[in-house]
Amino acid sequence: MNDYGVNMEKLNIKKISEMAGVSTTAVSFVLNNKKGVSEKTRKKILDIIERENYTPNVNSRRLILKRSFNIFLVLDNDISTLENLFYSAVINGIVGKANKLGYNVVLSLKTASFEKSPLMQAIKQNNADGVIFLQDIDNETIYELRKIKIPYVVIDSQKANPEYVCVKSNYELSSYVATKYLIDCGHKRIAFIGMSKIPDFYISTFNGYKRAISEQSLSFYPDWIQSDAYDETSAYNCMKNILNSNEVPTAVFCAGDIYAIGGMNCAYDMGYKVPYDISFSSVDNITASEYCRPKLTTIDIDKVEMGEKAIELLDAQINNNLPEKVYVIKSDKIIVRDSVRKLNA
Amino acid sequence: MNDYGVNMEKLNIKKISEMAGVSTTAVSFVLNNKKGVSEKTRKKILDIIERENYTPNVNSRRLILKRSFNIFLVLDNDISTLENLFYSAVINGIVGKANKLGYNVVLSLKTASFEKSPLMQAIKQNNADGVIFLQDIDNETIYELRKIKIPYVVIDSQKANPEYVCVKSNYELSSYVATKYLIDCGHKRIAFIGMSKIPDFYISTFNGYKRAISEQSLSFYPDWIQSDAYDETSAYNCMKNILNSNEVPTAVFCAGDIYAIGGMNCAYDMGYKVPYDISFSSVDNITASEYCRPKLTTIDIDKVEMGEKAIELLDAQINNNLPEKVYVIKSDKIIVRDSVRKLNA
DNA sequence: GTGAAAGCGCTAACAG
DNA sequence: CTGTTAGCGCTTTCAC
Repeated sequence: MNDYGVNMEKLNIKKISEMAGVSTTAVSFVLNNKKGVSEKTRKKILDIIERENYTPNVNSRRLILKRSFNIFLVLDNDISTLENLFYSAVINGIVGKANKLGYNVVLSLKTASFEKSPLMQAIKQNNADGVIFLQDIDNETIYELRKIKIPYVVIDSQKANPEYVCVKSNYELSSYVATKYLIDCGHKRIAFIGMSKIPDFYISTFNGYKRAISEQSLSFYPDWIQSDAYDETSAYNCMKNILNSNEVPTAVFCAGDIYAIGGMNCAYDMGYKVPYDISFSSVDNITASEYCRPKLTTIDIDKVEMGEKAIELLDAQINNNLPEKVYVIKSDKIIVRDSVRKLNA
Repeated sequence: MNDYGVNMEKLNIKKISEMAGVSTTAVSFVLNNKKGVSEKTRKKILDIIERENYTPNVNSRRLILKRSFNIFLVLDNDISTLENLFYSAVINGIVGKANKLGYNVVLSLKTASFEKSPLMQAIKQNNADGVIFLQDIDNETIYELRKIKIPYVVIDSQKANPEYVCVKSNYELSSYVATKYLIDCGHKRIAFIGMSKIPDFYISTFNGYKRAISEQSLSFYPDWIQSDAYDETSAYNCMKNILNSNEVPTAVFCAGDIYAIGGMNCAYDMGYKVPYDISFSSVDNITASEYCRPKLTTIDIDKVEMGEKAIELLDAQINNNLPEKVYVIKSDKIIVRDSVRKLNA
């Protein structure tokens, strides 16, 4: 009793084969693009499939093929990951590409115990062909994943030498370009706000900053290097430290847009005008970078590409092709907006 | 050749029944909590299931039950929906609750043609038990969904008289409370920024505003009622109109946080100090309302509850219980932050 | 090039 | 209360 097509009965491969006057094998071969069917028969079958608007039942395919066509996407349990505008865009890339390749992407929240998680359940039930993580995962998780031999890829890994397949952005380069832009605008006294919580991330962003600084033989005061940012509020405090130091810089490079937003808010609260008194550049180009005042000058990271590439790497693994281990997004495109003052103009 | 448990071979219901010395029926009954098994047998079977860490294969269940245990979550094709911090929190509620009830939630992007969409494919293949939409859907979609008799629920519907099962927030009430708060702080000249793109949303927010205003016999100038906001930039322009009018208000109520952010940015750019010169209150309490300066005083909407309730309503439909048609979130809790000046303090 | 038939792992009549 | 068995819709081996 459905109204899908002309028929009231649900179609299946048997009915299609009867309509075509062939065996189910022939229909199956056509469906799966296998050879062993004459061109004439193939055409006839294809026509009927088209006419009847028939789609094979995924669940029986899943059963016999022991494949789920599901990719699990693991989000951090706390709301923050999804709230992080950065990953929203990545997810769009993931879903678009996954669907194109015939996968469903199913959402999953990270739980305390990996073993008892819905994800683990799914894997055991052949209900996940692969999994995608946003951000690096801990050793216990890696261990479990290895044990059960499930393909996975990590997006936006910060590790210098990741032990898993992942797609990452070149934050050293981004940081270099963002800092260099400040220098090109005539700034010589440039502070740094970064996040040391993830050491490898800290190192690459700081190295990018340092490279630009030392290239021009500039220097910085210890108080200008702030490493305890991890959200807007903590970045705010970093900025406070900078502004309370003996030497106030004319510009600050921030390792993420959200830190720049925190920093600008602090400058604002302490009576500084941005960018007149102090300039900001950063890395990420999340939507919020256009909502703040002044609008942020930042490095764009192609988030959709990150998501799409991750699916490609995962698909390759699922199909037993060993993909490259680490795919690096270039990320050297600066989006010039209003947060940097040109001192040399 | 897997390492799941003690055995190298994959478990199935037959093996479990052999271990227990019973029939597969008994095991199946125990698995599905059906009666017809003696307490003793049940216990024995349960023990073995526990010991062997056995989980029944979902795909064969799906096949025979003609149920997918999948709920599709449809996101707007453009990046904006996921980027909208409001819905991020809703999604967390959805996934948590859905998993608790044994569903997977699979992500799906809205496509131009509903008929050819991955969602429609899934429905036809018995691969979706129900679907959840964020925001109202158009008549074509409603028509298609009705035709194929798939349960669905719409989250954050703005319609006054929705023709489908949905969960919505009481924006009239929220708007009233937010406006009333401005009045309680001594403001008498209060402007309004809203979005007329969705007429029913406009009406309820405007009505809430108007109710608070007229209760106190206050009045407003036509220029103070701006209805063309739909994002940060358009709200910015609305605010410009207000500030360029002959009479500048002391406060503005905005029908969404993002409009308040646009409005505050405009005030800032035009040399007004918020909240000293002009105050803002709004509705939504998205994360960004804490990142902007000053931090927004706004009405909290329980987004996680929205998501959870939607799943409950959907689950009820799937199980052939007719749920209430419209579930309304109350949303009258004001979060007082820094965007409103107390004139009477 | 084509068809018959044996499962994949489970549920649920039905018979005992 | 328990066991036997016929499918669910598909893929794929094997025989023709």
